[in-house]
Amino acid sequence: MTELETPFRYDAAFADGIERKWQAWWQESGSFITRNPGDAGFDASKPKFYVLDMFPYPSGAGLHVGHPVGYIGTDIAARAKRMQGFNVLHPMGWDAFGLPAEQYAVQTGVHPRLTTSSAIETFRKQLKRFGFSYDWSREFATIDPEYVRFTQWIWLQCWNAWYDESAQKARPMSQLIQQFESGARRVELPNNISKLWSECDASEQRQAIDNMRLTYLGEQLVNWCPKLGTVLANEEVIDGKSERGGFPVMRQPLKQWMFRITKYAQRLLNDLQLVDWPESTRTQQAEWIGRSEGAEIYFAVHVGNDAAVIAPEKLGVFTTRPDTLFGATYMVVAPEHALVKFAVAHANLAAQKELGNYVAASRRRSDIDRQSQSKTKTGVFTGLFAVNPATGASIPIWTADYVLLNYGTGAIMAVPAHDPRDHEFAKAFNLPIRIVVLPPHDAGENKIASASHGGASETEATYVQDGIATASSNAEVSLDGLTTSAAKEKIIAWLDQRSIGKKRVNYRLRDWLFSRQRYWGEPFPVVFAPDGLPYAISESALPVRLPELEDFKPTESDTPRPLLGKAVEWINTTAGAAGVSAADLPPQTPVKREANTMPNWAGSCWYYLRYCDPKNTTRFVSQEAQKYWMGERGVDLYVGGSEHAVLHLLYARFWHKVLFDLGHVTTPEPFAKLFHQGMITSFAYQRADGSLAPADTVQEISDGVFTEKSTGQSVKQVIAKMSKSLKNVVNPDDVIANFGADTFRLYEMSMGPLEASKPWNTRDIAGSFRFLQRAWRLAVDERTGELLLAAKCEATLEKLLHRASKKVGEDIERLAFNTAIATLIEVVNAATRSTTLASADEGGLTRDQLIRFVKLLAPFAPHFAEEIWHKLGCAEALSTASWPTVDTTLLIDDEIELAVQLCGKVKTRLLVPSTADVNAIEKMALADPKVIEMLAGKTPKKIIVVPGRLVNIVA
RNA sequence: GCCGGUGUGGCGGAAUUGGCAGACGCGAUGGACUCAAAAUCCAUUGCCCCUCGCGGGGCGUGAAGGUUCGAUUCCUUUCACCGGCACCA
Repeated sequence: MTELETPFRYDAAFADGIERKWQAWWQESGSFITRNPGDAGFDASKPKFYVLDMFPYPSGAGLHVGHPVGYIGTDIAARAKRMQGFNVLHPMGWDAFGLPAEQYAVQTGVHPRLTTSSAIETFRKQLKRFGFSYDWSREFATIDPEYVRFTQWIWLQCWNAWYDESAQKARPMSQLIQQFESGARRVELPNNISKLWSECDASEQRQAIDNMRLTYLGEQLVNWCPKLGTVLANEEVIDGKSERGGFPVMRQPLKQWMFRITKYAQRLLNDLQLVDWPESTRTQQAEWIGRSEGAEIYFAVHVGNDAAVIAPEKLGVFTTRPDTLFGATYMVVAPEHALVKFAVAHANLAAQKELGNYVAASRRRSDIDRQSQSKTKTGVFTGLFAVNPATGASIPIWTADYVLLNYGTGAIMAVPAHDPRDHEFAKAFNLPIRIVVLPPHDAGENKIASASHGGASETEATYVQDGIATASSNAEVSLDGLTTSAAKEKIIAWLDQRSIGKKRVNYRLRDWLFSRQRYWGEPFPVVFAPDGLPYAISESALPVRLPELEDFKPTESDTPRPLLGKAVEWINTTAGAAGVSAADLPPQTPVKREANTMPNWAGSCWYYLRYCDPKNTTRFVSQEAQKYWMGERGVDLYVGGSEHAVLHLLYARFWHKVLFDLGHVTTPEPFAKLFHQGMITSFAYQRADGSLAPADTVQEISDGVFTEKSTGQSVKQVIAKMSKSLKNVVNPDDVIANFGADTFRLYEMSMGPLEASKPWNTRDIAGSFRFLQRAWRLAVDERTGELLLAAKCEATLEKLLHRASKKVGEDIERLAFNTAIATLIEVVNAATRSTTLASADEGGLTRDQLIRFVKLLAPFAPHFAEEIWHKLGCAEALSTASWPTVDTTLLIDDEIELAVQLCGKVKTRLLVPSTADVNAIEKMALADPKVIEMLAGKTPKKIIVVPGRLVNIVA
């Protein structure tokens, strides 16, 4: 038939027509506008379902085919839940602060605001073309002044809060001041000075409070990237290079805003048990937090052989193996450790020079150098000695950069016999090695005796596992013969009793560095008075807006300088103009604004809360809206990439917990269920030498055999990331133009499991397109556009449709969209076959069946479904229709086919009534002629009947 | 190095709790329709062997073992690939 004869054929142009029609209709009729409690039309009787995508950072390049994978998944869940009677919150917005727009501004001078808003336009337009059922009325961007206002407000909440160790939660600062004023808590000042509040002067009181805030100014060795002109978080530095751009990163001391996230380490770890998250993500977070149990031990320090010159403070170390204390033959401190300064002060000129050089070199060294030399240990003897409290021996103290300042105490006791790094260092510098743990099977009497004599012998390999302590006794305590865990306990008790050590839990998690020297981020709501102290800007003066800049070039320098330093007039203001409360500073006080800005993470830490109540101008979210949408456990389904397993998800959990402690949110965790969609990869073609050939230079000469066009050399099809150079990047706009959005949605969802990474194969899209075309022809006459409905209900089809209802519902619940779609295809194929096999007006789906089919299809191909739904005479939106119910009686067959196995191999099949019990099935199986033939007179030893599945006869 | 994951036809994948391996799609082959082609519909399609054919047999889920009446699924060893962490004491 020609096109003229089939004007209602479901082709790309037709799909485009209906898709745009229904998208416009949904928008006009507000189909997906979600009502909050208290709104007119809100139905309080329905349960809530909050399904959220990780919002995108809109880049100038627009969407790529990987973006929609998660969005289609959440849209299917949202649409199904709506039909299943839930109030569904399904929002979308923009993570709009960030480095790319700023870098573009550096190159072109175009203000990041313009770049960002045009990228948002593009993204919004592209996303709308997919027909996602977002409530667009809740859309916002993190750069919106109203949003920035509350991001700053949350920061002020942290400023005005402290962590109460005894209650294990954050509390408002006013409560700390109360404790101080009442004398219930003393003020702890440096050098172990403790005073009553009333004994402190104003500056001491101020210091006492500042030291307790959840956000504080800390002088940190920061990761300064001279090229980007900014400081980066540890998490943003990979192999000594910036995560973005791959520029070298150096370590510099700098005063930066920090969050006391370490106070939450244990809770962030514990509460991973509350959430339904992928195991790998929970493991990654747990490892990032890195809890380890051990002891802190203090060593007295003296200079050289002169025991008269004693260091003022003991040297504290953290160890997970206090049981090896007797084997500690030397100490190592980080080059930045305070003790090194003490050593320099007491060293002779030559030693001073050597130490100074080493410290300077390791400070200059970027992490990348440390990486490349990770196998070779370097270090310098400090001239100091420590007294091993267990053995009484004086052991040398070295400094080396394999000890990190910001883990534990920045110092270690080295046990070269039982730690590979210490061992390597000891070998390099010829330091003594003393064995104090034996493997359990070697720990016979003789071995212990000999080891305790020759305990200082050198070993080639280190024994790091648990074992039996040996050569570990002094006049007061003996660990000999104890297992590692018992030895740990005993030595800690001994140390504790003598006040030279105690049990300690340590975390790898560091406090969160929150300052960036960028322009395109949220300004901090804080100013500095002439005395250098920070003062918060009052809530009523928020948001603090960014000043306009014309030149966005970062100041490339070896010393950190914030970009906003260029806005001289903005920086220099008065307390009153900046909005500092007159109670804190007189309004005329000249102040400097904080020139650093917040990192990109700030906006993504709480956007899921803002969606609950995005237009609120008085609060970041109303208590009522937050309570309703977050419910008992938070967002019901959160879908996004696994690249956010640690950073975003840990930071957001931290902010949420602070807000929880302060009573602003009611769930301990933000995201109940998390799901990571897989990456969309592409095919690439590998030559014999391992290099990759661009996709457009390769042809398929026969099934699975590919050659390079120019050379004829055969190449192997492999899976690779999409990249411009391999010519295998797919633009979603092109795919939609050729097949329509419904086909795109179906294709991406049928490629495989949502969580798996899967290669895009344009050739396969035809399958999804043909499915919709076949479904269309099944329901609609291509010539007239009239519905084609069967008069009679065919029993087998009806049964199949019921099973499909059950299966599709279950599959959507577990996000197994690929198998749900396969089930829908089976229905259409069976119905199509029934029409071609039957005579003209028989076969196919009845009106009632078509209604149910369209409902099942609606979450996947919503425009297609809506079109047929309205052809069926339904005036309301399909999204308001109820999900088909499953008639369980139709799920049961009268007769079931069982496989009959002989010794586990399928030999034949057997039809049995579904009501037959195990005995009856056994009898029927044995009476089967085929079985009699196979048994050939032998008596079966054993017969296993699995009802509904199979019979296994063991002869 | 440590932690986590994956491995099934020519390709993407299915098998949800130890129970008929290969659902569904792509590709391929044959047929119907057509002057022809496209589209569509029908059929076949894991590999190997025997058979003119009907039909029958064997092998098969990265590899090697094990547990079990029965293993893609559980256990041990091992290989390959992917992701994360990486001098954290």
